[in-house]
Amino acid sequence: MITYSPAQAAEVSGFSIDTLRYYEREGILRPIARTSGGHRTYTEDDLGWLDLVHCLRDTGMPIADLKRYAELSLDEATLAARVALLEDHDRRVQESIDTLRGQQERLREKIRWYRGQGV
Amino acid sequence: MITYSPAQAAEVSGFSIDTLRYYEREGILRPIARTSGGHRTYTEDDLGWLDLVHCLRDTGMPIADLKRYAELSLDEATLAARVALLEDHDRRVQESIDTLRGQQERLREKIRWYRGQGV
DNA sequence: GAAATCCCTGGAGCGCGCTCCAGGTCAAGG
DNA sequence: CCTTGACCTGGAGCGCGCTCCAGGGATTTC
Repeated sequence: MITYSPAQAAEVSGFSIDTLRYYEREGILRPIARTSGGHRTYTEDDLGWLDLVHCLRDTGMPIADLKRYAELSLDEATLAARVALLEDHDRRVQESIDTLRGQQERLREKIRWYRGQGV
Repeated sequence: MITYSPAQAAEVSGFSIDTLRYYEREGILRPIARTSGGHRTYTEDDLGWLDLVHCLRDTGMPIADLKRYAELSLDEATLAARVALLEDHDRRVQESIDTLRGQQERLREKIRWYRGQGV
């Protein structure tokens, strides 16, 4: 089975080693397997999960929600709850996109106004 | 001339009174006029500026950049620099919208995947 | 003119999400 | 082996953007 050292996991996931440890402490990652000497070895599954975590963080999901989602993922019987959580999040993402686009339009109006002033 | 008390300015602008004071301290607002007793009286111009500040904050402009933009605005000869700043910001806003949309698509794929699992 | 609000200042505190550090242990190359 | 570099833990620190507080003065309302 392919595994990854902390440095490799950081490289692949795009999170720093410190952040990976932080996420594990926070319960966002389930406990990572260790070598006999205590060094972490990340599996491909771990990296897959980290990929989703990256998606959720990039879209502004707070750490606390991510933790809740991670906890739900430990229990097979929570599929519906997980989907609900993701759909709520999707709605919030849509709202921020909408806000961003609306405000961007205002920003561009301002720029056009400057242009009209002979800039 | 119409003026606004701190509470009214907060109400209209959507910023808290504390935030208004903070922005003034930081130089994001030019010094607000005062009554003889030292109470602030916001003008319509102040509120117009706050409206732009809100737009820029909503689109993620950091306080430091906002401050720089405010400083430029004190000098009439900086129109070009101000436009450049806004256009840089517009590009960053566009990037975040793009990232958000891309990640939202991944999120929705994940939701569809759950749906395929019979949720 | 007294009571009830509102506002003032300077500075401390906070919530979030990491990030860094000291003081050590482990692992891989020569 | 021995060196070198990666990794470990627990906990402190940080940058951002506010937010709150004490102790006091100003304003409005009746």
